[in-house]
Amino acid sequence: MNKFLKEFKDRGFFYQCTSEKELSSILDKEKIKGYIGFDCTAESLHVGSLLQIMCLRLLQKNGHRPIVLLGGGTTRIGDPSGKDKTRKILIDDEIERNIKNIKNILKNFLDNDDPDTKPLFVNNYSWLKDLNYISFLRDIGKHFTINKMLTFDSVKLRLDREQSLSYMEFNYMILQAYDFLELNRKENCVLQIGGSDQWGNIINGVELIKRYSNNQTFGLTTPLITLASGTKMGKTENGAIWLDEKNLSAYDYWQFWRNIDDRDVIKFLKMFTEMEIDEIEQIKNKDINDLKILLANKTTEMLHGKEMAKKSEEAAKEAFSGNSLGSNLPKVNIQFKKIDDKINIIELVLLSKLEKSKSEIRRLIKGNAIKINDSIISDEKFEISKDLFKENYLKLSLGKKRHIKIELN
RNA sequence: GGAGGGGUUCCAGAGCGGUCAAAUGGGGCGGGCUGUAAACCCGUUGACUUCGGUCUUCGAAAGUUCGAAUCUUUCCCCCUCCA
Repeated sequence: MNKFLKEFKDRGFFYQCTSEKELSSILDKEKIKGYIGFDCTAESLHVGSLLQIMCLRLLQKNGHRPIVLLGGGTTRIGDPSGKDKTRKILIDDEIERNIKNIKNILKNFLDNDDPDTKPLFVNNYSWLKDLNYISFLRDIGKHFTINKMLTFDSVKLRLDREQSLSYMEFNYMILQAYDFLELNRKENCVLQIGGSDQWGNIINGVELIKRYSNNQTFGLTTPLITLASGTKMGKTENGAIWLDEKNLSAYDYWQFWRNIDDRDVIKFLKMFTEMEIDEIEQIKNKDINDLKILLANKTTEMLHGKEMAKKSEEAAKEAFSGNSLGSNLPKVNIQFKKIDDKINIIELVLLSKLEKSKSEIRRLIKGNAIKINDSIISDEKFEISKDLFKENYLKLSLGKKRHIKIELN
């Protein structure tokens, strides 16, 4: 089997493939271009997209060239796959801004220097925006049958669940198929990779290209990653695990990986780090907590760099192992004058931005969840005076996992 | 356009004139146990509070009533069937 494909499988990226044997032999013979499309509904990407990013990196590693398709056009339509409801329609400015951000995030993950493998960024709005309806229907639309389209999960699920599906969204799959055709024509792109929910959209593209120009192309899908606990990767209740510093600090990113379910650790080491498979196999019986730290370090390094990973690890050590102040903890500055002589505990937590509801803070106090310098605060009227700040610092903890350092200046 | 069914707190889903800030389940949060895991147990889950209460919520607006998520009217949205 082809080297790329083998590693793709060994790492657990593989779910489904069209004509695997042919793909394997083509990958052996030549360097190809493969593309992944990214939705631009949000201003950033979260870990839910990380597997796709790892696919792009794997392409690069094997000398192939990734094409990153930013769905500036299709985002204006909205992919019905896996969605219960029609998405809200974004305004153009928002989409443009999202595209810019997402592009930067992806650049951060990919090698942009090697001229043979550096990613090619395209925006499908550039070809979708000027499509002529009549000629599109005649050239492209004739290759699709409604009968078949109705059988695709993205459509079927909606109909079965008695949720409305607009004609606009119904066209999404055709547009995505057309994207592939366009990339095949212009860039000789022969492979599309996507999550398993994209399977229908992808084979539509493969088939369209076959009918339209008789070229053979390939589709490859990755499994939907669920956590062992059964929830979908990427979203937690206190927000998504974003892939940029602005939306999620390196420390919190590190914490996310540190807190992965035991059962997922080895799987994620294979998927989300670039450690050799053999190496992972060798260490897999080591202490589970050490492995989690390893996972957190490797993943954080890739996104935020070695230094930030190290700092996060140290901060975690300090936060969880005891009473040191934790010089690497996330820091919040508070103006000297805000705290005249003393400040109420609730006000302090409010200023820290860790919680924004006073009722919630009161509840936390009642539940013994709030600590100052590691001692529990049980009175909501507690006043913090300046002498609780040691060398201008004070450690504030909410529950077991949220710790910050408050600096007075 | 016609007939019917619906819109309830993060989600699902009860309530159908007062005892409703709204059952129950899920999720979240906090505590306990542990290993910053899982499982389990307990608490909590609109906002503000001088902890007595106060204020804002049941698609939107207006009305009936001492009193409305619950009744009436209009409007908006969704679903099913017919055209």
